[in-house]
Amino acid sequence: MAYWLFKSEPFKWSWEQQKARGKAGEQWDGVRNYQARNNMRAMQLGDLGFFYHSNVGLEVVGIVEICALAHPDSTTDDPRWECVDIRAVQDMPDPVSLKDVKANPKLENMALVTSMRLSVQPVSEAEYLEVCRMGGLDQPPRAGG
DNA sequence: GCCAACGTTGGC
DNA sequence: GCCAACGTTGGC
Repeated sequence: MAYWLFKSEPFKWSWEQQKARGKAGEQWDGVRNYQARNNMRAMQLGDLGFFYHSNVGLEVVGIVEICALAHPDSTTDDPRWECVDIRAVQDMPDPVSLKDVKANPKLENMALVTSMRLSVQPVSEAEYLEVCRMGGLDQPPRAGG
């Protein structure tokens, strides 16, 4: 079981829209980067991830769960590109900003800081727990239930 | 809106 | 297989 982070520009696909899809979830389509795709291929059902608003907001706003393994991306005919489905699990009570992440020495190696442009990133368990703590989640959901 | 970082493409 | 040109991402 593992943890991840998904970036989305809120004017393209926001946390509110993601939550509106409920348990059915939504495919995380449109990724055209090999590293991001490879991360999605490595995801398992029940893995959790952060939902991050890039460009506007610049904060972790919620937690999502992987609800479908990597499958062809329906927005392209190019067989190279795949995507998983994710569904909203819960809000971050206190959204954690990029600034806060950068200011926390425990998170200095987080991909959000070191691989700024990667849109689908791995998150270590320690990083996951620390960001949840900063976001006001004392009892964060754990991957795999 | 700017521009740095960085991934991809294509000529050689 | 190198590397310059180009396109995109995303913080500022």
